[in-house]
Order: sequence, then structure tokens, then C-alpha cells
Amino acid sequence: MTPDKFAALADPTRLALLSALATGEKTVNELTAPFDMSQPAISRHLKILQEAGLIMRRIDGTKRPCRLAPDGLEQIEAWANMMRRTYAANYDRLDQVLANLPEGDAT
Amino acid sequence: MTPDKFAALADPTRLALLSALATGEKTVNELTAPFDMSQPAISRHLKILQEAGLIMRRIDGTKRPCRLAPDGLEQIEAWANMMRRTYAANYDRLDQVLANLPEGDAT
DNA sequence: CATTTGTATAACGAATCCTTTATATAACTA
DNA sequence: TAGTTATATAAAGGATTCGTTATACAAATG
Repeated sequence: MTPDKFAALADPTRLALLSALATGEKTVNELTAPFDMSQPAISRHLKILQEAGLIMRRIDGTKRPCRLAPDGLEQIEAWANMMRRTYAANYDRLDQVLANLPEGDAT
Repeated sequence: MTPDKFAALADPTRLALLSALATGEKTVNELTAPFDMSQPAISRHLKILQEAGLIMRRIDGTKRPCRLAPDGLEQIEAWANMMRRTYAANYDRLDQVLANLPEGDAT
């Protein structure tokens, strides 16, 4: 897993753009409208999302409709799942040991 | 989903720290060793991971062993899965429409 | 053909992030 | 109790990121 995919999701505007795209395919102008931010700023965010493999675009005349890229999302899902499974495999026994320790948790 | 969790994963060192923790619980010094980076830098990264809910720490004398926080990983997994499902629900029909369009895809 | 529309790129300043060194603190150890 | 070990915090610099305005360009429109 490359950090670039997570970096693309690390910005609130980009996360909101993805949510907007979950509803359906949208052009750059349609995506810009609700954001109270300039169109070039949105275009830049979309470029970052595309380079991270999280959205795709097609050409429709002068428009560039954007859609979610399910492969990118699936990679993230698979990574988190793998980490959880590895954690579980390594910690299941340790969990019980720690649960009986008198040590307090650290914040 | 808060962007902070993704921001915590957006740094290569922090992503590697998480992978190191998948193997098992480790202290700050143990985590610092392989990274060719100062201990304060690692401590700062660990703080960011903890504040994002991706790791937990306990107190063992002067040591602060770190472990993965499965809840944080599960939230990410659930988010990606929800986005994919929403995508599928909204795009399944559109996919077929687009597949038959003469337009080329845009990169 | 001239104009407008949709989007991208460039330049630049402000804010944030990452790292280092220096130092502080708390708990072992002798 | 003095020294050492494990970790955290602070200050400061350079690099990166995010936003804006100005502008370019290609396609639609009249």
C-alpha cells in the first residue's frame, strides 16, 4: 500500500468530493458548486484523486465527468482488512495476558 | 470518516510503523531501530498514529509498548466498503451505458 | 469566425508538516 | 542517591501543501 492513496484522502475537501461522487458521476463544475472554493482548486484536488487511483474521468465534449474508481477503494479496504487479520493472528493470545496485567493503560 | 485518520497513514514512515506493529507489540526504541531516523521523530509519528486511533499504548515501567488499534483499522475498512457499495448501487446501470459510448476514456 | 463555456496550468504567498538537535522527565540500577 | 535508560517536549529550519488570481486552450454556440 502506497501512502499516496492515503494522502489523497487526507484532505477534507477531497474526502467530500469522493462522497459527492458516490451519489453519481459529476462534472468539474458540478463538483465545484457546493464547495465555496475556486474551480482551479477543485481541479487540483481532482487531479490528486485521479493520480491516487481513486477516481476516473472520461471525455464528453468540453466536460470531464468524474466517477469513483472502485479498484482504488478496494485496495484500501483490503489493506485495512489484512492489517486487522495480521493483528488478530499475532495478538489474540497476548490480549488475554494484557487483560490480566495490573498495569494501567496509557491515556 | 475524518481525514485525520487518513492523514496519519499518508506518511511512509508511519505506514511502515504500522506494518512493524502488525508483527507484534513493540517499544519506541524497538520501533526506532530500523528506521534511520531520530527517536524524537518516531515519537512524534507515534503520537499522530495514537491521536488518529490507529495505535494504543500501555505503560511498562519506563517503556511505552505500542500495539495496533483494530477499531481504527475497522473504521477505515468500513468506510471503503461503504463507498464501494454506494458506487455499485449508483453506477451498475451507468456502467453499461458508458461501455457502449464511442467516447474514449480520459487517461 | 467571434464569443462563450468548461477545464487546466502557472505563479505565488500562507500555512502546515517533517526532521533535527537540545533538553526535560520519570523509572530503573548500582 | 547518582547515573543511566526510555521516552517526551521544545525550538527552528526546510520542504510540502493548499488556496488564490491570472491566464491558456479546446469545444460548443451563435
